Amino acid sequence: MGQEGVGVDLETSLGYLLKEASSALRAAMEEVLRPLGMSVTHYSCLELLAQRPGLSNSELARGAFVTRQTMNVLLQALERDGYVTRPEQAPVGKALPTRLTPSGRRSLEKASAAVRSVEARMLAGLTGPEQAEAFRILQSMVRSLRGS
Amino acid sequence: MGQEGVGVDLETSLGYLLKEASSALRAAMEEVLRPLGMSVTHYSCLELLAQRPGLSNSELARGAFVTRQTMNVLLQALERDGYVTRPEQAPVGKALPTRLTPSGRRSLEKASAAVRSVEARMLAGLTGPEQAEAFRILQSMVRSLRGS
DNA sequence: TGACCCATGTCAGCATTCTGACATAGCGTG
DNA sequence: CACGCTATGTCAGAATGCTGACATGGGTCA
Repeated sequence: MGQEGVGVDLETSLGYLLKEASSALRAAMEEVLRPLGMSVTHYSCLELLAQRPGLSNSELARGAFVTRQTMNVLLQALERDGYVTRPEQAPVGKALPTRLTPSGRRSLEKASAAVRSVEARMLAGLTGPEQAEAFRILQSMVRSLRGS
Repeated sequence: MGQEGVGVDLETSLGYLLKEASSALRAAMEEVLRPLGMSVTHYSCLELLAQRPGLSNSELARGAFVTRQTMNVLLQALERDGYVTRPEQAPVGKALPTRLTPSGRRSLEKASAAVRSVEARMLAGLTGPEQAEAFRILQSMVRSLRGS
């Protein structure tokens, strides 16, 4: 199982570990959201709208890290099911500001609590300063990756 | 844009930031792998095989964070294209140990260099101790999420 | 004003990944 | 030995997300 000195070395690669952590988080979220009949992307969209009402389809897509085509499909389903509303006509440009309906807000509440408990579990073994350090480091990684 | 005190608060959520970082890393990897005609999963599989020759389909799936069905589809394509080989019959049980062909090893070399450069860029703004701390923290997160 | 560029919403088709299901091999336990 | 339990490989179908393409709205600049 030795290292021939030329590979990326998965055992010590921060990139691999980052993917592993993200994958574990996603799996844990799916596990608690499934009983609520909600997917991660589904939840992400509602959470974004709760915190930033009036976001457009494209803005939601960027916030949930999917393409605007993918988010559009999701939004049409959410609109059909009565969780969100969009005006018929754009108040300015083509962007349609989206808002949660009371039903959507209600549906989000349970999901949000479930996701918060997952995040709490993830951070259980870490001190406050460690969490702050992690935040700073992850932000640096994002900035470096986007920069170029 | 205020916080009503009940949400997850995307601006300060480590979970959200983790997804953001992972998404940025994946995008950066796709960008450098695309010119080589290789996807991230594709690369992950070859890299795993380079470092741990003889891994089975299921083991590769776990290492690349996909289902064994997904990995099976990929392996069949890689085998058809001559990048990997699997014995006709399992030496023990049903597990088929997979190995890189010279062609697969050659194909991996460029990709591995490209991915290493992406990882280096990601870590550019971080000191050695910071990277070590990040490693420790991410491992703790994975352990906590898997534990329950 | 008109040409150009960029962002947006949306449709269609394709790729990737997942869930469900089945058969089989090894392993432990009664 | 016979029975369960688990892990594995594999096929089929469904869900999910992406790329490509097009039309439209708004801003910039000559």
